[in-house]
Amino acid sequence: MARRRAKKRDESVRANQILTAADALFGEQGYDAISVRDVAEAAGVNKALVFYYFDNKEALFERVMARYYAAHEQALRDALAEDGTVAERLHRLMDGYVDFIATHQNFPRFVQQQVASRGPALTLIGENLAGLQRFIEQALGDLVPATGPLAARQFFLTFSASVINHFTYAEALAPAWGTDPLSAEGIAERRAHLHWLVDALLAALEKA
Amino acid sequence: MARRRAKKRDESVRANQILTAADALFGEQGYDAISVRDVAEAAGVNKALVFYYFDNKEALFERVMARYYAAHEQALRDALAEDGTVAERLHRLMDGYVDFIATHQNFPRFVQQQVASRGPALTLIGENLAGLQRFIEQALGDLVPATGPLAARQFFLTFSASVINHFTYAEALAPAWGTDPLSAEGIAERRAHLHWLVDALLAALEKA
DNA sequence: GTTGGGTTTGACCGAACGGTTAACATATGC
DNA sequence: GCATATGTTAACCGTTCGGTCAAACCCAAC
Repeated sequence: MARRRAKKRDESVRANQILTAADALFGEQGYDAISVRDVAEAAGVNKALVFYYFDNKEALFERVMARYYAAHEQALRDALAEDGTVAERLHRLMDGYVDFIATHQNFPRFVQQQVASRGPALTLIGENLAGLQRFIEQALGDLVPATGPLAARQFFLTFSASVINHFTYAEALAPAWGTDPLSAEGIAERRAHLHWLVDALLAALEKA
Repeated sequence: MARRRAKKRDESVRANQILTAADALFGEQGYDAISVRDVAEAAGVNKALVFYYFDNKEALFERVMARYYAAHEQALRDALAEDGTVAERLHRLMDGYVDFIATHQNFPRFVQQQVASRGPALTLIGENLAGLQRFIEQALGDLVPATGPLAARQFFLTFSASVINHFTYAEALAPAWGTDPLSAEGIAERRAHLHWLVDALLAALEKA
């Protein structure tokens, strides 16, 4: 009974209203550009209620991020669950990453915001990236050396950047491209490019 | 004489003190996280003087960005001036881009900040990216189709992301990597990876 | 029908924000 | 040496910020 009440506070309708509003606003304009008043107003809730459910603005933001990390890790784990050839595993990994980001487009925005402005979530992001890197290292196996320009970490950076920036730079690129990079066709084209990229790099690796 | 005085205001020692301080602070913590007071204090100048030399905070930021764009365009133009094989041209372009960003590390931070938070400089950045894309299209020539997953714009995004994110994510990656990505060795390793990347992709393109 | 605990609110707080102003300093031209 | 334009300052302005608080509200349990 006591436990049920304690849980209630976390899962309450209000708390989720606030989290959803905060997610949308922070994602759109950035943490610093959004006030707690903005969040409360968008959530249709009194400002004091935000502080009733969350310790402060920063804790609210961390809770917004936390929702993504659980889903993020699960998505990647699923993508690498079954085995197969290196190419198959990497294709699945890229697909899983694209899918995850495509359905959670605010997530990479948060990451870039934090990284570019040295936000408080930077260490958390670092740990998350390290985990992601381990997936790539695992998938590449002993196909690449431990250090140097062909090290797994270099491929990780190239791959993750190629996925993430498609979404984060989409709005800036849209005018130059004819089509919208975030449309279904735009994402499909990018996905096909990423698959080709993986195959091309694997071919080059095997030749050496 | 009148012109000399008008120019003086732009090139004054004070104005440059303020611009340099604003550059460092905005780059470190982001536009919204820095107050005009912070800038004035770091520049060793009275806050009102900032408004004497610049219309407002946003205009100050735009002037900080403007200093980069001139240098940026020149650096790329130089990198593509001489001709040669496609591989040579792309290597030079990558080197030029890496060099420019390595010596102006705040620049990609500004870009990511603006892009991730839909800042006012977004359209300016879009035009800049479009120009950069044209360089890649020019270098790739008729090696790639006009549309689809192997279109020049896809390669542009992959290349630029692979360069930019090395610098913007360096701080988050440093713990997972043994070395510091921003050290001379770290940058050299990335540069070597990028060269290998270009060669691998060109080899795959020519095979098709 | 009243008590009591979780929930919600409006009113309030000090601090910091971007920006202004009027006075003061300094150099320049005559 | 005086007038004039430029450079610099401290003090101040209204507004918004993150955060607090006591009172009101709601509703289930007795």
